[in-house]
Amino acid sequence: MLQLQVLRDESAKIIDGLAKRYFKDAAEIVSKVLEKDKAKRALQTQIQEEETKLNGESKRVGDLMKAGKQDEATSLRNQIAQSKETAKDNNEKLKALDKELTDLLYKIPNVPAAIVPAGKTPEENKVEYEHGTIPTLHEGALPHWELIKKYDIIDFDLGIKIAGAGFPVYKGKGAKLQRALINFFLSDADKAGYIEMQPPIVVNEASGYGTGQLPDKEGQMYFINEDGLYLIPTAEVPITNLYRDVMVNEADLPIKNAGYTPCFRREAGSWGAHVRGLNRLHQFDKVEIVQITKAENSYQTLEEMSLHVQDLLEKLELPYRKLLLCGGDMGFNSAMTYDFEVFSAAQQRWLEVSSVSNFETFQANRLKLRYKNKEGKTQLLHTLNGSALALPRIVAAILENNQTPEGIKIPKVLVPFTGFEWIM
RNA sequence: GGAGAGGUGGGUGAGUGGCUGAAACCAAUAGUUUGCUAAACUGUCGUAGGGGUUAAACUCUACCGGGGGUUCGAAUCCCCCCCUCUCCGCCA
Repeated sequence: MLQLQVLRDESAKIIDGLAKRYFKDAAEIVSKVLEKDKAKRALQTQIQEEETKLNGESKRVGDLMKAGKQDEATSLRNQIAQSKETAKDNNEKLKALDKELTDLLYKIPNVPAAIVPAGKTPEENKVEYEHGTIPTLHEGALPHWELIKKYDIIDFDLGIKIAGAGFPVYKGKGAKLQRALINFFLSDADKAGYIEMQPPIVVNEASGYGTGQLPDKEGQMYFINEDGLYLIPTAEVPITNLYRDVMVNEADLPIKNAGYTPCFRREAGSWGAHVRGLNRLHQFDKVEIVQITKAENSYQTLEEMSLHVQDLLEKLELPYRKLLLCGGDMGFNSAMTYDFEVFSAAQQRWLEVSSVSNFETFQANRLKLRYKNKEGKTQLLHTLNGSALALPRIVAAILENNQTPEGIKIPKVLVPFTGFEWIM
C-alpha cells in the first residue's frame, strides 16, 4: 500500500509512474483518494473541535460536583448529552470515509522505479544479461516429462492418486536431487550471510495482508477454512511477516533471512499446453532470500541479491538470462523486479526460475516495519525478496540440458549433496 | 476438547472511574564528568492524525488486543469476539 502522505505530496509523479504499468484509471483513483482524504480531514477537524469542547465541559461537570454545585452540574450534563448525539453521527461518517479511503489505496499498485521500462507484456521486458551456452542435445533427446518416466524419478500419476494434478511424487534419485538442491541453495545463502529461518507453511489473515497477498489474491492461495489459515504461496509471506509491527534497531540492519519451504499455489485458470510436467505445479519447493534495508540501500541490495541468484545459476552450469521486467509485467507490490530464466534445451524455451524484487515501502507500510533514525524519526524500511531458487524448473532444465545417451549427468557442484553423479 | 490466568508505550511492568498518555526499570539518544575499550550523573524519548509555522515553537484529537455498551467523564465497570499462557485430556 502506498503511503497517503506520498500520494498527497507527489500525486503527479505517482500517476506518471503508474502509467508504465498501464494501470487503468490511475489518475481517476488517485484524485478520488485525494478527494476522500480532504473530506476526511475536514470532518476530522470538525469532530476534534467538538470533542475539545465536550472534554472541557466534562471536566467542568466534575469541578462543579466537587464544589457542591449540583444544580449547575446537572444542567450542564443534560446539555452535553445532546451534543454527544451529533458527535456520534460524525464519528460514524468518519469511519466510513476512512474505509473508503483504505479500499481505494488497496487498489493502487506500487509505483515502478525510475529505470523500469514502460510495457504491457512480457515481450517488453528488457534482457539485461545472458550467460552460458545453449547445449546441443543428442539425437532422440527427450523433454523432462519423458525423462522422469524413463528414469522413474518423478511420478505425476501417483501424486494424482493421493492428492491431485500438480502434486508430483519424487522418487529415489529424484527425491535425493530435490534434497540436494535445497541443501545447496541453503548452504550458499548461509555463506552469503543470510540467517536461515524455518517458518510455518501456513499463515493467518493478518500476514496475508502484511505482504499484500490479501485482499484480492485470496483465490490463488489454499485456504483452511476451519482454522482460518492460508497455505503459503512463497516463504516471502511468513518470513517477511516475522517483522510485522516491529521497530528494528538500526544496528541490526540490514536483516538477511533465507528459508526453504514448500510453496502452494492454486493456479486457478492458468493451465494449458505450455505448462506440462514441472513447468507449473500446485506444490513446489523453493529457497527464498529476504532482506530488509534502509531506504537508501535497497537498490544496491537488489543488485546484490540478483548477483547471488546469478552465482547459483552459474555454479549449476545452466544457461540463463536476466530480465528487467517492464511495468506491466511486474507484480502488484513491486517497484522493480529482475526475473531470471534458464534455457530448457529440450523444450527450446526459457523458464522463469527466480524473481528478485524491491518493494520499497509498499509492504513495510502495511507491515508497520520501521526503525528510528539518528534524528529519532520513525522511518519505514524497504523489503526485498528473491527466489534462490525455485526447484521444479531448475530440475527440468538440469534433466533436459544434461541428458546424454548414457543418462543424466548431475552438475559437479551438486554431487557432494546428491552423493551420485549420474541418473541412469 | 475441558478448566483457569492474562493481553498496557521499543522491551519488562505498575495502574479499578476525573489529579493517567500512562509510575518505575531497561533499551535508545544528547550532554557532563572521570578517563582507557567502561562507569556515574543530567536531559530527551510512544504512535497516528488535525490545526499552526518558511521551519520550529505551540496546540488539539484519537489510541492501553478488536468491536459494542454504561457514564457528564473509561486503560479502569458491563457484553461479544480474537489471541497468548498454564493445568488436565489426546497425541507426533
